[in-house]
Amino acid sequence: MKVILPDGNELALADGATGAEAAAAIGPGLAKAALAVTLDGQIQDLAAPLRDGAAFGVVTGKSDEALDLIRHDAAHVLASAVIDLYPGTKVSIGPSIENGFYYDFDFPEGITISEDDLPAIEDRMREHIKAAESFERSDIPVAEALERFKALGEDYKVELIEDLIINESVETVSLYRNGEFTDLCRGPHTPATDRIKAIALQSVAGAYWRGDSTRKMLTRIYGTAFLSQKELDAHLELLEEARARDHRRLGTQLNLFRFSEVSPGSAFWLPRGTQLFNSLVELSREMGAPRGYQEVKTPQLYDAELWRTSGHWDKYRENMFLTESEDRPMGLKPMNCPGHAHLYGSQQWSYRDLPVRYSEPGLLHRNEPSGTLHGLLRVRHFCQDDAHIFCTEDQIQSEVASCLEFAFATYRLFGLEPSLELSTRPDQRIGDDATWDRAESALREALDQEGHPYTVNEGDGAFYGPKIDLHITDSLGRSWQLGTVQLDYSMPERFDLAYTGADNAEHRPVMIHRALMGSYERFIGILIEHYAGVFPFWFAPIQIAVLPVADRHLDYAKEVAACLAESGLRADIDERTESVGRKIRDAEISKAPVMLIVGDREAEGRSVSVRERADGDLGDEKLDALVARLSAKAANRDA
RNA sequence: GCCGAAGUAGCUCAGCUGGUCAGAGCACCUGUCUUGUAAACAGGGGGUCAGGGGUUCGAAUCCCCUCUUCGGCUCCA
Repeated sequence: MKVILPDGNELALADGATGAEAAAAIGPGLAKAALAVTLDGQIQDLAAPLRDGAAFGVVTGKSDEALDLIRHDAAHVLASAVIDLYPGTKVSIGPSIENGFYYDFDFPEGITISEDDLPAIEDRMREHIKAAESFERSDIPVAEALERFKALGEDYKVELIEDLIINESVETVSLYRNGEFTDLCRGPHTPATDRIKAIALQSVAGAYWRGDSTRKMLTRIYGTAFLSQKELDAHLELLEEARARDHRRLGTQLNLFRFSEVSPGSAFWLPRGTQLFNSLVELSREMGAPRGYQEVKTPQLYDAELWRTSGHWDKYRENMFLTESEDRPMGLKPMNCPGHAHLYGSQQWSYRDLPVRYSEPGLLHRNEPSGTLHGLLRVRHFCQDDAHIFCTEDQIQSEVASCLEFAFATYRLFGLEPSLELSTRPDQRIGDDATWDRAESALREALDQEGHPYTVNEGDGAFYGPKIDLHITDSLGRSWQLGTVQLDYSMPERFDLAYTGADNAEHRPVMIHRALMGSYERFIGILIEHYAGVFPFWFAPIQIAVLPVADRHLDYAKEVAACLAESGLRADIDERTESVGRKIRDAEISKAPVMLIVGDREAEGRSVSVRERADGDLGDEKLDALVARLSAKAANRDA
């Protein structure tokens, strides 16, 4: 038989030859470096037989697949070590994931694992790695596998096999053994545990079996593995750096906001944070006006009747803050749409008026479960850059397209590159298929028109309509939804919204729900991490630090600051009697983009000595010229 | 909400197995210095050790409850 090498040449082999033999036939160095092979693009074990005529490749430490492979190996090694140290532990699943791997265990009654136990587990893993246990695959009939895992009391594996039988009609399953430990596993694996060159266990967490909160909570151990200690160290260092840009840490350091036990999940915005917040609200207004948005203001508190109409009373009450007044049950709004729908419905509309675009920086309260709160990224009180567009079905596509244009124009200002997701009709939904067809294709066409790549989440849409979400990752790579554009056929129905058409008949408008930044809180949290606290000039809460050389220069410093303020620039004077070096250092730490040192020379010549955070000492500049230059810089948000 | 961990001065943290354990650095205040591109020097004030209960001769330290936070899971209409 023969296989086709990546360079197109053929390699002749004995019938039934394995990947390992093929690699050896190419060269001893390659045979040694080989971790697995690819056959027609599919990765498989070195020990597995090859197929005649297939495209063949060798996976080595340099291949993209290598980390995935050894991390999956490492998950098995973790399970081996855990079973050694905690006999009676049941295993479930342990995949490789982005940046590492995990394994979910059900520890015996009375045993709890904490991060203090990880070093001992790691040590044990290293013994398994050092022992260079080979991964041996065996394919056995499902009946035999079931019997085997039942005998071992491995209930989770039994359930997995049963599901494989039901869902995929499998007749055999594959097992992998390393040392004493045998796991149900699809593979592939490297030849032996010593291919893992560096490991680190990172954290312990709870995770529901099969991600189902009604089922048992297992103990998940997270770790990572690399092909060299050096790469592992570099990765861990990167994580450390990422933690330094955590918005919660920077928010405190830069005096942007605080959190307090007196109002969990709600930020207390300090003046500098409020400045950021207001800048964004202003940005939304400035960009919204020419795009036809009209700002409205709606109440915080509504009679339960409104929530019954909107459907929130039935579906969302658990997450609402409720109260009552004179025996009327009331609820704080968790979203703006019912208010906007009500406002639309309180007026008379002609088709000539549509689309109507109501925007509102709406304050919302959602009683999120305590365990889900996360700095500014998941809060109980927040403000959305919200808007609702009431339009005809014909207008959907162009409205959605302009929402996307608006979103990308906004994101571009900050250098953010969101990933887009289109979520389509769920099983539980309202409306007929023809309507969903039109709605989904309107969204698709809008996406295509803007030319952005997107992924499709089949069945992940809201029950009332499909949606487009914009996601951004935080400093640690966790994905957060910022913007959303949702089509809503339900709310207009529930609120009995209408407009009069050209045919003089009543028609139902479609509602587009859109928030582009998502919430100002979350957006600021992401921006802090994106910039590591070093905001662009136009956005920085304090744009200019004025640093008088000595006390006698205070008057001139104030004059300078007044000139800047008059042009709408945000300057702060360091009035302390400290050395210039000290004032510069503190201004650097506060991340002020521009520093102006003023002393005798400057006061004399009505100039300033300019130092920019990014570029250092730039020398002398006349005050008038500086004000003009910086005003232009602030006005130009792209800079 | 669930699993695990943590909560000590404004911030970052040290206080191991209960007995000068209420500490350090930064910040703050006062004084001296009047400073020229990343930290002047000296002194000082500040904590019901998250809150509540318990064990003990004695608790920041051990136990229980509550709250909050952190890492995940579920959830995010």
